[in-house]
Amino acid sequence: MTRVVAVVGPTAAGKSEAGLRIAAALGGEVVNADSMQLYRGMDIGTAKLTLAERRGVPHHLLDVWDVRDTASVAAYQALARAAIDRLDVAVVVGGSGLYVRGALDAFEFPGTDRAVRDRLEAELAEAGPERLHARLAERDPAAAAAILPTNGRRVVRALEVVEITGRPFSAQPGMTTYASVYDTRYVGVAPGLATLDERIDRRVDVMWERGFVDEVRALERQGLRDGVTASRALGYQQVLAHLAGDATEDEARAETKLATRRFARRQLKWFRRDPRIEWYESGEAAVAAVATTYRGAS
RNA sequence: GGGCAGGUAGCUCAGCUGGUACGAGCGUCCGCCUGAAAAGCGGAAGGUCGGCGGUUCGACCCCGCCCCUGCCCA
Repeated sequence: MTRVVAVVGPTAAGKSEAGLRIAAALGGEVVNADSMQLYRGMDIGTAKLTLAERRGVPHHLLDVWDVRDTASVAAYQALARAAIDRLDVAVVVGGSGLYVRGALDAFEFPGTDRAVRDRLEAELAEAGPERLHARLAERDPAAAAAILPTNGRRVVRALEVVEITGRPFSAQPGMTTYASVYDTRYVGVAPGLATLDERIDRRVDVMWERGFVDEVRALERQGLRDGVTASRALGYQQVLAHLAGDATEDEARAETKLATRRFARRQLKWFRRDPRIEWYESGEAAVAAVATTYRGAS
């Protein structure tokens, strides 16, 4: 079985560099678990390591989706498992909590049906979430109880699953069951909030220096605005608004910093609940801990 | 020196010519999350309403003085 080291944590904590060094130390390869780095062309804004920065360590699952594609955890799960299974040591690096779990944990995603989904989404847009929630309450009371009536998106998905599987959405194993399908070690990188906020601000400024606005402009020509997922990515969303004349460039930059801080806190909350994660204040500390342990072990 | 506008939650502001601050957005903190997850949804904590004095049974909203900010005139 593949041995896995998962490097998780909030954005701008230093995961990519840490993952790279861990992979180098263990003779493994990196598998991306960042939902936005899966998009081709979204480089500067996602702080994707350049080829040179990867220093010869192979990286998998970067640049696999077109910006017009809608992201999908289930699709990612299949790709990730295939990539991991081919390796002896996989270093799974990313801050997309659900993606990490999809890749490594015993998650099974019920299918999806474009027609059903489209119909439900049309109904949501037209009638609002309450009506759909009421219907969910009849077909799957447990799911309805767990999903707030105002959360249209989740209500739609629950109804979709009930419709196409004929079984309740709530029959899924709980999110609180933590069991990896691999021999996995979970390493979290999380500097203190003050430090993290500084790193975020700096990262956003560097993005701008590197030509982020031009990157978004180029992607806009490639259909970024039509991408349901990619167009909402941090930074990209704000710059698109600026390019549309809804904000100044400075406002877009400031808003990107703010939104990124917000996101980092949400990531922290997500990962905090996972009892398997060993936390480190910095990427260096995480690298040191992992390298030492494995050197001693082998 | 004079005139005008304004000083209400950490920030930006709303607030029936007076009756317990009804606040909103943002931030902060906390929570949820199984095919959009850098997305989506929810909860909580924050205010001596610039200061002092007065009018009134009662003032954030009325009066006086003072302080601060911005603009205009000198």
